[in-house]
Amino acid sequence: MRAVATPALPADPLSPIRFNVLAGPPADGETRARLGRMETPHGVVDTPVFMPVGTNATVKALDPDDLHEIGAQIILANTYHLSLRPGHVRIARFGGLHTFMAWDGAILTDSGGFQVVSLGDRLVIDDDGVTFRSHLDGALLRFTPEHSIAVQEALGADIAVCFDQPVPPHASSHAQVAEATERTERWAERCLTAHIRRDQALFGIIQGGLEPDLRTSATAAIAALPFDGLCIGGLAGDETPEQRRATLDVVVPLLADDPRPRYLMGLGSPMDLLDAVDAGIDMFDSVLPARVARNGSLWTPDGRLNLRNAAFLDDPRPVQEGCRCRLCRTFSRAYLAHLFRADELLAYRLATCHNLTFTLDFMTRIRSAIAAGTFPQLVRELRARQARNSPANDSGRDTQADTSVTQAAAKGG
RNA sequence: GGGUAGGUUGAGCAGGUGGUGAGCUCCGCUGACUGUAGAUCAGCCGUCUUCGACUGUGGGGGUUCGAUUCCCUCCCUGCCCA
Repeated sequence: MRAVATPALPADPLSPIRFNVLAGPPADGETRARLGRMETPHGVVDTPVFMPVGTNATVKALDPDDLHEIGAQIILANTYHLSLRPGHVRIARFGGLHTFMAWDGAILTDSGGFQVVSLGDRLVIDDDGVTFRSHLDGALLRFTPEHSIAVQEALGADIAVCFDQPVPPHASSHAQVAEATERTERWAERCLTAHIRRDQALFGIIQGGLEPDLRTSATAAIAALPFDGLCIGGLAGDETPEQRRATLDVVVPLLADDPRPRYLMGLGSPMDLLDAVDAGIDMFDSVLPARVARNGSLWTPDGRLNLRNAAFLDDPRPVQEGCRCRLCRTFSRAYLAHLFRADELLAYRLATCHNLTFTLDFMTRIRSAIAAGTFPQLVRELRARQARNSPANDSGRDTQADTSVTQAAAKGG
C-alpha cells in the first residue's frame, strides 16, 4: 500500500503556522507517536495537543484567565454558530475573534460541516452546498464551501478548516460513504481556492468512514493539496476503538513522510487520546471533558466521580488529591456536590476547570513520555490497568475504566 | 363557637358526583454524554417473590353485590364571621 502514499510536499514557507516534529516515531515501529511544536500567530502549541471547544466564542463556564490557568494553548470555535449569532460580520467589526472574546492564544475554527450531521433531518445536501434550517429561529440557511471560508476569514482564527460532509453516523452503505467522501474532496479544492487570507492557515479534511479503500483515496486526494494541516473526520462517533484504530492504521502510514500536523476531529476521552497519539495523531478536540463536567462527572485517576451521587455530600476530600486545578486546590467533594444540587453556577466552572486540567495534564504526560522515549511503556501500563479495571466482556467504551487508566499518567506529570 | 373550602404515594397537584385511582411536576436515586440545538438527556421514584402481583383516596362506623364517591361521627388544615 505504500505505493499509494502521497508524494511528500515541502513545508510551505508562506504558511502562517510552522510545525516541527521534535521527536519522531522510533524506527522500530512500535508506536507512531510524535512530539511536535506548532508556531501560530498567537503562540506556540505543543503537540500532541488537546483543544478545548468553545463553540460560541467561549469555552462554556470559563473565561480566558481560566483557560490560561488550565494550560490551554489553542481552543476551537464554531463557524456555523458564530455566523448565526452574533454574526461573523459583527465579530469582524470588533477586530476578529481574538479581540472579541479577549483570548490571546491560538484559535481554530471548525467549518460548520459537522452541523450537517448534527442538525440531522433539517437539511438538503447537493453538490454546491447544504441548505438547512437555523436551530435558533428556523430560518432557511445555505452553507457552501465558499461561504464557510468567507465566514472563517471574517472570524480570523489562526487555523480554518475546510467545509466537509461528514459521513452519516449509522449504517451507511459504501456508496453513501463514498458520496460524502468524494464530495468532501471536491469541496476541499473549492475551499482552497476561496481561501485568500495569508495570515490564516487552512486544514483539509479526510473522510472515508470505516472503509479502507475510501480512506486511502481520500488521504491521497486531500494530502495532495497544499493545506497547512490534515484533519481526519468521522472517527469520534459510534465506531469501536478497534475500528477507529484500524482506520487510523490505514490513513496515518500514508502520511508518514508528510510534514504537516494531523488532527483527529472530535476525540476526547483519555484512553481514546492515548490510542490515537499512539497511532500518530498530533491534535485533538472534544466537547467531552467539558460537557461531562457540567453534567456532574469528574475525571480522576481512580475513575470517574458523579458528584451528583449522594455519597459525596459528606466527602471532605478534594475531587483529586494533588490536582493543581482551581477546584481541587480549594474545595471539597462535599462542597461541589452541594453546588450541583443547588444548581449553583460555580459548579459548572469548577467542574470544567478540573476536567480540562485533567485532560491537558494527561497530554503533558504523554508529551513527556514521547520526549523520554518511554511512550510505548506508558501505553502498555495504561492498557494493562484498563484491562485490570474492566471485566473481560467489556465493550471497550467503559468510561470508568477509561479514566481510571490514566492514574499513572496523572501521577507522573 | 358559627360558616365555608379542603385532607390523594416525601412536597405540590390532577382525577374521581356507586363499577378496576400508582397519572403529572418537583425532590430523591442511578446511568449516559467524544469536530456542542446539551447547566442536557434517559431510566427509576407505595410494597413485593417486579414480563407480574398486592396495597393505597385522614380515622372509625353505616348503606350497598360493590364506596374514593352516598350517610353518620371524629380528627386535622386554610379562609371568613363572632
